[in-house]
Amino acid sequence: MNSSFQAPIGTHDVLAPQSALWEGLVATFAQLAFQYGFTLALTPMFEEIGVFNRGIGENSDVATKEMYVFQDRGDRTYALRPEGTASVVRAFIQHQPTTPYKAWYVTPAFRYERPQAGRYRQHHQLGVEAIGTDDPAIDVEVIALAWRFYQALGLRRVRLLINSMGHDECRGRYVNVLKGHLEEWREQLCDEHQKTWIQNPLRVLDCKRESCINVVNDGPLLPDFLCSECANHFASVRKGLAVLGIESTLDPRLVRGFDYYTRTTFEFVAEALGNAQNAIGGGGRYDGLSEQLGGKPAGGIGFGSGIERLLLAREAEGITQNLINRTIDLFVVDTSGLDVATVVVDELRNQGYAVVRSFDARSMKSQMKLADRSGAALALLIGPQEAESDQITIRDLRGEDFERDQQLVAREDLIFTLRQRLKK
RNA sequence: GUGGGCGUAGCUCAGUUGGUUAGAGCGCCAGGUUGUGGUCCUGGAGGUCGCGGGUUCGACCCCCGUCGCUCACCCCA
Repeated sequence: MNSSFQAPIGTHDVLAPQSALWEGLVATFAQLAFQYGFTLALTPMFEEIGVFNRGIGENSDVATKEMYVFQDRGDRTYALRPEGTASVVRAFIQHQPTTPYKAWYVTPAFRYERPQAGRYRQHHQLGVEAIGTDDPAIDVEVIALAWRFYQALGLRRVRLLINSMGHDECRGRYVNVLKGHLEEWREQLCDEHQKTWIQNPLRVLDCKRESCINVVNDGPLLPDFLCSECANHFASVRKGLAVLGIESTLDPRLVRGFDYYTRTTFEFVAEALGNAQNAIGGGGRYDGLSEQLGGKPAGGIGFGSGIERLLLAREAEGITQNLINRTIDLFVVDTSGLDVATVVVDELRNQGYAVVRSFDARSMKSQMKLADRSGAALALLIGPQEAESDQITIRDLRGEDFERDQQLVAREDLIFTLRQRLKK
């Protein structure tokens, strides 16, 4: 153990029974995404580095210090994907599917940073992207999908924060005024932002230090700088959400970590997660991204959600309900040592049953223990006697009166009997 | 990148002022009826006490380093 390998820093193996939660979560999302008209997009886990840092911004933390960058043997510079959107947009540009192109994905994402609760070097995100339409109705659809997904997971204490960044011009005007304000009060900013406010003034907005918060609080607010078109768009989105009964809270200081966001931006916060890592999902519109990546102009919007954080949030809310059934139906106990068991197991699986057996010719007692622990409803016993007479003993593992509930059936009647007993 | 806490069996942890073969519970394996599970009883396997160095007659225990885990800051999912 001491000299053996272990998973790299900030990564985790997900094994049973935890992994069943993942299966359920992904299956739930896949079904929902399908219902909303999204199709699955599988894109590479690494891309030319420009795909990522052009969109998310050369100055962003993710691009400057958190990206996993490497050279391959052909001297190309690649990066492991730090987020989901850029790859899908790159694929959109490359293949030019008909618009609106609506895709969902589930993928690992990599960020080189010190791990802590709810933050890892490899985490997993699922999300959607809708590219090629500016209609605020699609914004509503994307946000609604996320909302319904959280509900399906059983989450009840989720808050939706929303804001609009406007398009380039609105944002530009705002940033100018904001810069002026920050310059005036720069001495009041926290140490960190006294140095960086010029490069990335928007970052100061979500600084959590009191000094910066005070400065920002008397500062200009983004929504006040929206042009009429952007303001209308934003109003439509909010109205659409309201019509669906989805409550959103305007957070004029909400600016997300990636530079590509325009107009609608939003974040879902799990209130049950008290710590700083309580954002379980977020996203927004990225109307300039396609062009930044060399494509034609195409507006788009998407959201991504962290699987690990969703599971943490569920745990924090005390939700234990399984999203998928992973209990097996039958355990075949074989002490005959003949091929009968192998054939029976195969037949049952072909019939659609989940069937497990033991190996290494263990004793009957030992196999019964395994059968019990397997969670199976019934054990099928095949010993020398059954093999000889072409019969099988069906034993109930869950009934209360387990001493007696045992039934000997002819092999040819097995499936028929199981159908009735398992009702499937 | 910075700071705090922690590293003893698969898991959760004991381990007395440094003293000889390092313990418990759970789990695992086997047996208690040579065809039968949940309880019970008995036995067993399993640890270079994270790693390296130092102090000492002697280190799981003290010191230094290192690696890892964890939590927090920053930022994000």
